[in-house]
Amino acid sequence: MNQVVHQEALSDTPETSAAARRLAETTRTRADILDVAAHAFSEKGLAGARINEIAAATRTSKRMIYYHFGSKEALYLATLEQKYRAVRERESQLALDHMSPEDALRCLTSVTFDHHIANEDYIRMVMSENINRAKYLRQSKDVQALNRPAIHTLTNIYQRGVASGVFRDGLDPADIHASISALVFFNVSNRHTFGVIFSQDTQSPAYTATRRENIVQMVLRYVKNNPTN
Amino acid sequence: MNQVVHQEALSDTPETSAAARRLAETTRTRADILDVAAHAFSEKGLAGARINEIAAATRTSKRMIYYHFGSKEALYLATLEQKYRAVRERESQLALDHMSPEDALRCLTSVTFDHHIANEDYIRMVMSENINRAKYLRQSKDVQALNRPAIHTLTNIYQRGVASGVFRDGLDPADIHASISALVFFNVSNRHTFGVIFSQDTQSPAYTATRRENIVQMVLRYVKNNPTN
DNA sequence: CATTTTATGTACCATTTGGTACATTAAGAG
DNA sequence: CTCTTAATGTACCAAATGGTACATAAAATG
Repeated sequence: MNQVVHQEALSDTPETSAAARRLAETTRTRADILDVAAHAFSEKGLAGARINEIAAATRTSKRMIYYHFGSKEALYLATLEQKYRAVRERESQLALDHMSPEDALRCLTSVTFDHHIANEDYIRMVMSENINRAKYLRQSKDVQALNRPAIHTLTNIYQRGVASGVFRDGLDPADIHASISALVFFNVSNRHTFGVIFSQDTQSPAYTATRRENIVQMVLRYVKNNPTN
Repeated sequence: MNQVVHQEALSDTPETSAAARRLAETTRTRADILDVAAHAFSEKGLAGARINEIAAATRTSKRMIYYHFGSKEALYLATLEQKYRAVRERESQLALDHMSPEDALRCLTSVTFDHHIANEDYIRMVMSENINRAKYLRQSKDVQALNRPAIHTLTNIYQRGVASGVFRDGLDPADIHASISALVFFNVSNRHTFGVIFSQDTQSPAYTATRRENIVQMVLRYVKNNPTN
């Protein structure tokens, strides 16, 4: 009795109260399911992934997946949103304001390139979602807001460059963004078919380094007023 | 009797003999299945497409799909090869030798851009195959040979351009090809997610025209010695 | 004509799949 | 301490799915 009371008193701090511990546990369970599911959906797509397999890879059960998420599609949507959020959050931690416009653009492109390589799961989910014609992404409410900073950052760099005369005027930052995205996304998304078709190891450090540099060059030459070789 | 003999005599020409007609019919059946399957796989991927649905959309039966192709995966592979073949064949019909290197590159990029837009099925199958990590494309024997002309054409244009001084030296045609592919492929493959994220109609004529011109510009400025605005 | 091969319809099957009914435990609320 | 609510285990299910066994018609072959 005494002991029990003592334990209760000890654990009754805000962080470790029974309620808090329970909530934390539930959150952990949901996060666990989301992680496993994200990987499964990224690996095989919505149709290819199996709820049974996802459940087996979780530390909880299929029953709990349906308890927490309701359906396979809802689970898929949840993973999709989570991936977008995670990727965009990490992206917005770049400090480019102190750089010259040219260096900033070079850095942004290069980092975005590496960032895509490091997030294959995300890329595969975007591919999968395009095969779905964005059916599920469309249901997400805050995905537009999540992506606004990306355009904003680029607009900032571009306008500074135009003002200082290194960048040519009249370009659309959204279009530059589209081109950068295309170049770096494709480099990861299509590396398998590309590798087979051209018998190249599209994941070797050598290929990657060359490709990165060429993409940076391409972007810079597109934007700069007087590109010199 | 007489009539029967007469008919046989009439139809016994090389083109319309019973055997030829039968072969033609079989070929037509296989082609029908391939077309329906290609569309289904392009629409939903290997895992998402349903053999029963494919069969229902055919003028023959599920039984015949297995008779002719053996399995769902084999059917998928057959459609994959067919799409690659069809697309590459149409691509190699471009006559660019009589153009100046700059015009040829402009034309090649622009036509490739339009060609991708016109072949969404193909694009979707390539995406699907990249989600499969090229598991099936890898099994195709002549897919490399099919794609060699693409690089060859570009190499030709590039070397002529370097020789005449309009293109800068030291670039890798394979890399230029990768960039062109990335820009035009992404424009179709990711238009759904891109459209949702940036609230744009990525299929409108206006957007398409702008995007085409910007991509052409980007490629030309990357390759040319002295790009002027 | 006899026989073998190609082509096809019908009906069926084992397995897998997403999803649930039911019971139960544990914890918070009053 | 009772009652409600959140969480979870077990066992199960109807439907769908890829695939096949069997019979057979039609045509090619000899």
